[in-house]
Amino acid sequence: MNFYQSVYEIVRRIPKGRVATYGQVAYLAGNPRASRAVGYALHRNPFPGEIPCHRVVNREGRLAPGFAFGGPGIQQELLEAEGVAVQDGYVDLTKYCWHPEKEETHSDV
DNA sequence: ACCATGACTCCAT
DNA sequence: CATGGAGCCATGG
Repeated sequence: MNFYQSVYEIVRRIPKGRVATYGQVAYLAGNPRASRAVGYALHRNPFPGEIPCHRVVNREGRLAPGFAFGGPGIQQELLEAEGVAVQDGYVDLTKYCWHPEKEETHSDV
């Protein structure tokens, strides 16, 4: 379960107006290839309010397929509410890709 | 330990 | 672009 815990803490650290990919979280969790397990972790233990699952997207910046932690489209609305431009379920990773090592020192949005 | 599942990712058709 | 198959990993029965 340590893996899940790592995932939760990492996702929790994602700054507002930013998004991280499953691969990114998996990598930080200790397994760059556990992207699948990452998604599984969030699905099984999505601590509401503590883990911004909506900031976690797949490698293309694509949101979850239809459903997610609340309902279809919710993720997109949440991201837009944070300043993340979402298009057809896609976010601009070139702009919103989270940099865990930089720790966001200018999170303005 | 084995089998089945899944918010993933890659490749082929 | 849609669908199917395979590989990857962690969890649960």
